[in-house]
Amino acid sequence: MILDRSFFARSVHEVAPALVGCTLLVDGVGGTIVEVEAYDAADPASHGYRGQTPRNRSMFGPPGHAYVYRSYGIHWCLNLVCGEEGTAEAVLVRALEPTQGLETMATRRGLDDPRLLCSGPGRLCQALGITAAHDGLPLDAAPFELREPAGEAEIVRGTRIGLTQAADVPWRYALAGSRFLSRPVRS
DNA sequence: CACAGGATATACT
DNA sequence: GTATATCCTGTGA
Repeated sequence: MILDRSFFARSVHEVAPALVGCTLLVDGVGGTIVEVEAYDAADPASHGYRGQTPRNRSMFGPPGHAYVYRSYGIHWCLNLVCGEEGTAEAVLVRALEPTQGLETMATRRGLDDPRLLCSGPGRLCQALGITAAHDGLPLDAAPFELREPAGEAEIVRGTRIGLTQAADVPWRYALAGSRFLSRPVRS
């Protein structure tokens, strides 16, 4: 089942756990989502918290689209816009278990250890070739491909990574027991 | 484990 | 204008 806009047109706190276990591909390269974080409009750690800027414009656009931003001046990070248009809710995709296009990802990343290909938001963008060119693109059309998992995924909740604001809310969701997380889950 | 690397935004002078 | 913080990663101690 392909995830369409209606999947994302609800609270980010429903969408985030539902995304764990889904398959994410860009031009046929990618894998299973094993780690995400939720950000909503009332969240001081969210880019949308202080209103719209040129950088976070697509976070305020319609759900079911990508919001790609540059982090620490170096890395790209991929977010999936949720909620209703203008609510500025999004899921940060933090880690994948690589399953398709391993060779392409290894070339882009300059290494071939599968555990280091997509275990972190900046890493997975480099492995999938995600850049500002993907900002604002719909997730239900090429080059993106997003599919629901075959079975039920067992999910663990924890606190988010790298924050000083709202560091205590458990809005990080991960696939239980996955070896491909960016960091162990802390609750 | 420490720290450089350096875009974007905000909060000051 | 300058300073500080940030949804991070690679490298070298």
